[in-house]
Amino acid sequence: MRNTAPVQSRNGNKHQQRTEATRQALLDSARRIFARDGFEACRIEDLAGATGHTRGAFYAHFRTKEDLFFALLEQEAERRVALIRDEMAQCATAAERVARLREFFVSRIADRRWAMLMMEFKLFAVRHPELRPRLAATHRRIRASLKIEGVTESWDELKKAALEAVLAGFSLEHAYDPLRLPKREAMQLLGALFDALVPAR
Amino acid sequence: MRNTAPVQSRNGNKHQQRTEATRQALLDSARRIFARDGFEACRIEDLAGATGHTRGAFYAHFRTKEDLFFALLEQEAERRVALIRDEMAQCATAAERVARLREFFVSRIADRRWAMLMMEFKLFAVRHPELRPRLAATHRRIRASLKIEGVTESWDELKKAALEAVLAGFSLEHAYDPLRLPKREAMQLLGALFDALVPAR
Amino acid sequence: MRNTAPVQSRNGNKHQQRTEATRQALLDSARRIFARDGFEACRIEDLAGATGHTRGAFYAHFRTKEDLFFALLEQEAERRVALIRDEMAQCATAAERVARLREFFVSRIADRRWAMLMMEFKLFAVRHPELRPRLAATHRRIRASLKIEGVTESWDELKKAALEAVLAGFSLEHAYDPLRLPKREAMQLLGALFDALVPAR
Amino acid sequence: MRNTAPVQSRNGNKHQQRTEATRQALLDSARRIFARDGFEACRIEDLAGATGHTRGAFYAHFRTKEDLFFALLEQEAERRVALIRDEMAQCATAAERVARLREFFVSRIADRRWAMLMMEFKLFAVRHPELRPRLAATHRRIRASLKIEGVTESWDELKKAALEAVLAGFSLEHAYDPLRLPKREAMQLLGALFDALVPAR
DNA sequence: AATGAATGAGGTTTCATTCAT
DNA sequence: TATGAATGAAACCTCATTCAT
Repeated sequence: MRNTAPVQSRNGNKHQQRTEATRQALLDSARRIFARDGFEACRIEDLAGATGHTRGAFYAHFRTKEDLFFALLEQEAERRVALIRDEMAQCATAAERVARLREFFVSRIADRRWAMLMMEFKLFAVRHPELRPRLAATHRRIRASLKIEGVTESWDELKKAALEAVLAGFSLEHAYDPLRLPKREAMQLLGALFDALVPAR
Repeated sequence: MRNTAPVQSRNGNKHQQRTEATRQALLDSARRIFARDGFEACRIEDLAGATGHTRGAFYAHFRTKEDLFFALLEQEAERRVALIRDEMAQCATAAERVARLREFFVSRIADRRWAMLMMEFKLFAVRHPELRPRLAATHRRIRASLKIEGVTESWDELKKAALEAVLAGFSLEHAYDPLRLPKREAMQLLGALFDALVPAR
Repeated sequence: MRNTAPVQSRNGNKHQQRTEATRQALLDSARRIFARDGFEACRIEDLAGATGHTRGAFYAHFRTKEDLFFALLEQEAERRVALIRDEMAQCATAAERVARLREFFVSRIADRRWAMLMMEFKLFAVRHPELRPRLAATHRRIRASLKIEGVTESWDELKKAALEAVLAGFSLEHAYDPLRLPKREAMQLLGALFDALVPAR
Repeated sequence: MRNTAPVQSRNGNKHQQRTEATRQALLDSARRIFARDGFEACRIEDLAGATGHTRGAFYAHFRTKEDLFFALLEQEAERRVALIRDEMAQCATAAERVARLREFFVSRIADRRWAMLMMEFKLFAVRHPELRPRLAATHRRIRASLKIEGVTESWDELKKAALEAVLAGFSLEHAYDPLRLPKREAMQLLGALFDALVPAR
C-alpha cells in the first residue's frame, strides 16, 4: 500500500527542504541588495548571484522582480509586527505602550535604507497602476495584523498614514543630507511630531 | 548717436531668440513629462519629442538628463521663491507672514507631482553620490534666496528640513493612496504639523 | 567500473557542445566579415547575424569586438603555424626549408584580405594605446610558437619584422591598385626582397 | 589707379584673401589633425575647431571630409615633389641623384604619421570603391610630375609601387612596435631593400 | 529545481550634414 | 563666407525573460 502519509513529492523531504532554503536565501539576499542598490537599479542576476545561484533559480521561485518584492515585504512586515507585539506584551498600561511605540517610531530612522526602499517602491507603484491595488492590499493586511489594546482602537487610518509619511520623509531627508538633518536631531523632531499626532490623552 | 540699436551679439538676434525658445521649450516639456512619467522612466526622446524636436536638439542644449533636471529645478525654484516673496510683500506683520506661509505650505499638497519628482531625484542622488554635492548646493542656494523678515531669522536649517520632509512624505502617501489620505485630511494634518514645528511665538 | 562515461561537467554535454558551436560559428563569421568589411566598419550585428544569431549571442561569448578579434587572431595564427610546421616536416634539409618558406611567403599575397585586416588592426592599435600591449603580446606568442630547425635560429626579430612589413605593404598596394601591382609581379618582387633579406647562406 | 587686373569679385581683394586664408588654414589643420587622430577618427568639428572656425567654415570650402583629404594630398605631394626636384637639381650625375634619392627614401621613416595616414586612406578607399578611381588618378598625377633625368626613365611603375609598399609597411611596423623595429634598424633595412630594388647599374 | 545561452526591446550617445540667418 | 541649431542615422550596451537541457 502506497501509504496515507502526504504523498511526498517524488524527491522526498530533503529536496523540499533545499528548495525552501533556496527561496529563503533569495529573500535574504533581496533584503540586502534591494536596500543597497535600490529596487529598479538592481538586476535579477545580482539578486540570484548573491545566493550563489544563477537567474534560473530566481525564475524557479518568483515570476518577476515585483513578486519577489511583495514576498519580501510580507515577510519583513510579519517580522516587525511580531517584534512590536512582543514589546507591547511587556507593557502593563496603555500609556506605557504608547511610550514604547513612540520609541520604536523614533528609532526607525536608523533603518533609512528600508524606508527608502519602500518609498521607491511606492513611487514605482504610482507609475505602474497595475501594482497599486496589490501593494495597497498588502499594506492593509499588514496594518490589520497589528492591534494594540488601548491604543490603536482610537487611531484612524489617517493617523497611521501620517506617521508613516512623516517617517518616510525624514528617512529620505536624512539619507540625502545627513549633515543637514543629523540622526540625533531627526529623532528629536520625530518624537515631537509623534506627540503632535498622538496626543497623550 | 551710434546705437540704440540692439548690439547684434555675434550670431544675430534671430538665432539667439530661436535658441532660447528651444531651450525654454525643452524646460517646459520637461516639467510636464518629468512630473507625469518620472525622471528615470522618461526617455530623452520623450522630452525632445514633446517640443516637436528630436533627440539632437536636446543634446545641443543639455549634456545629460541630469543637467536638464538641474536647470529645471533652478527655474522652478526661482518661480516659487518669487511667488512667496510677492505674498509676503502684501503682509503687514510677521504674524501675518507666518500665517500666509502656513497656508502656502499646506496648499502644496496639491502639487504632489512635483514633490514626487523631487523625492525621486533625491533617491536617485542617494544612489549616485557624484550628484549629491551638486544637488545639495542647488538646494542651499535656493533656500538662501528666501529670507522672510521677522520669520526665517529664527528658523534653523533643521526646521526647514523637517518641513520639507513632512511635505514630501505626505505627498507620496497621498499620491500612492488618495483614499487613505485624502487631500482635505492631508491639509489639516499638514497644518497641525506646521504648528507643531513653527510655534506661534 | 564507474566510468568511462564522459564526466558530465556540470552543465551537461549538450549545453557545452552548443556553446562551443556558437562560439566557433561567431569566429568563422568574423573571419569572413572582418575580411570583407573591415574591422571598424563591420557592426556587431553583422557578425552575429551571419551566424543566424542576434547581438545578444555575441555578448554572451565576447565582451567587445576587440576580444573577438584577438580570439580570431590566435586561432588563425595557430592554423597557419601548424600549416608551416607540416610543410617543414616534409623537408630534408635546411636549404629546402628556406625554399619552402620563401614559397609560402610569396604566396601569401593571395591572402591580401587577411593582411589588410591585420594592418587595419595595427593602425587601430596605434590609435588605441590600451590595446597595444595585448596585441604585441599575442604576436610575440605567435612568433615564438614557430621555430624552424636550421633556419629561424639565425633570424633576429628584425628580420621577421621586415618580412612582415614588406608583405603587408605589398598586400595593401596590390589590393588598392591591382593593375599597377598585379599579382604575378608582386610575387616576383616579394621573392626578390625575401632573397635580399634572407641571404642563402 | 584701379588697374587692369582681373575684375575683382564684388567683395574686393581683402575678402578673397581672407577666404583663401581660411581654406589654407583648414588644410594646415587637417595635416596636423589627420596625422594625429587618423582620417576616420577625427571629426569635422575638430578640423574646423583647430582653425578657430566652426563646421560651417569647413562646409563653405569642402563638400566632404574626403574632399579635404584629396586637396591636402595634392598640396602635400606638390611640396614633396618640389623638395625632391630641388635636391636633384643640386646633383651633377645620375649616380649622385640615385644616392640622394636613396637617402630621401630611407629618411621618410621619420614621417611615419603621414605614411600611416596614407595607408588608412588606401584601406578606406579599398572599402569605398567609389573613391578608388579618384585616388588612383591623383596618385598617378603626382607620380607623373616627378621625373628625374637619368634615373626614373628606367623605372617602371612596378618599381615605384614596390618602394612605396615597402616604405608603408615599415612605417606601420615601426609605429606599432618601435622597440621591435627601431628607427635606426628600420633605416638600414630600408636602405638594403632600396638597393635590392634599384640596382646600382 | 537549476543552468546559462539566446532573444529582443530599450535607451544612450555621437556625428556628418543641412539650413535658416 | 561663416555660424551653430537641428536632424536623423547609426552603433553600442544592458537586461528581463524565455527555453532547451
